[in-house]
Amino acid sequence: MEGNSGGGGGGGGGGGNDVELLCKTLQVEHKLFYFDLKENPRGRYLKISEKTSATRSTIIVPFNGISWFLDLFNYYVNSDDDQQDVFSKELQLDTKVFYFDVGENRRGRFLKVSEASVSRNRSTIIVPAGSAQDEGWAAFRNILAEINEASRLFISPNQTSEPSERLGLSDDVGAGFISSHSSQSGPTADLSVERTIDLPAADEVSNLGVSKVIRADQKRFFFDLGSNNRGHFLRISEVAGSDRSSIILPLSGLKQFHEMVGHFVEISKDRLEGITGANVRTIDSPQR
DNA sequence: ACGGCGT
Repeated sequence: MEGNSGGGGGGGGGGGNDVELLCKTLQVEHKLFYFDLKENPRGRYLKISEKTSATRSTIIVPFNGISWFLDLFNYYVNSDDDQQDVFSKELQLDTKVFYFDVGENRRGRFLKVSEASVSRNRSTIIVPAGSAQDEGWAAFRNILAEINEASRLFISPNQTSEPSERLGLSDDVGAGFISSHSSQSGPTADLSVERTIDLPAADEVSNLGVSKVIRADQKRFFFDLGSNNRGHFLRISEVAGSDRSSIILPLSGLKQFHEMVGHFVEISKDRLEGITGANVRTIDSPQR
């Protein structure tokens, strides 16, 4: 197995064991913003860094504050370009306070986001509004929205306080996969989906705790979300007997993959109806 | 290409 590939993955990073769940970059004018959704034993957080040729500034957003950031950026995106009626905002998260202020100089309008905490010096990022339609803010908002959505896909091994709720998300994924091309109310009639939550030991950093398996004929297919220093992927492993082979699907291709499978489900409907239940076994046979 | 903030 790949074992502890996490050791060499991101090159460490001074933070310690923090795992990168999601990384995005956004360029606005000449600034580069890095969004890193990370996780450590204390929980998840979003690190937003502003990078210019000479300057680097970072704020740390607690995980439960991402949606608030999204709301606030929406507020400034939707505000009128006349800045008279745009207000400063404060957002308290845990022990931190974030200040949102709109300013303007000869370079244009900008949104200043400052993080004030008890222990650290204040840190600030400044987001240009952009040329028109507040496109810089809107792009920033869109990244936040993507992160907010994507973060719901991942089960945090360290945030299992409400496991049933987390598992419900897995149900959404499984049901949607089938139901988008089938009107059957019971998508698991032919293939039963079993959830396995095997919390990996510290050595398998890439496994984020999302794992499912289906069985067809004598084969089992394991679906695992993972990530490495090149991003996020879905690993689909086919296991038959003692043989195992995998494909690694970058999440950027997941939707196309879904559509492609749906296409073949559609054109194979006749055959599927003919063999329903014959070649497909459920993984959890009733014990009788 | 910028550079805003505040010490």
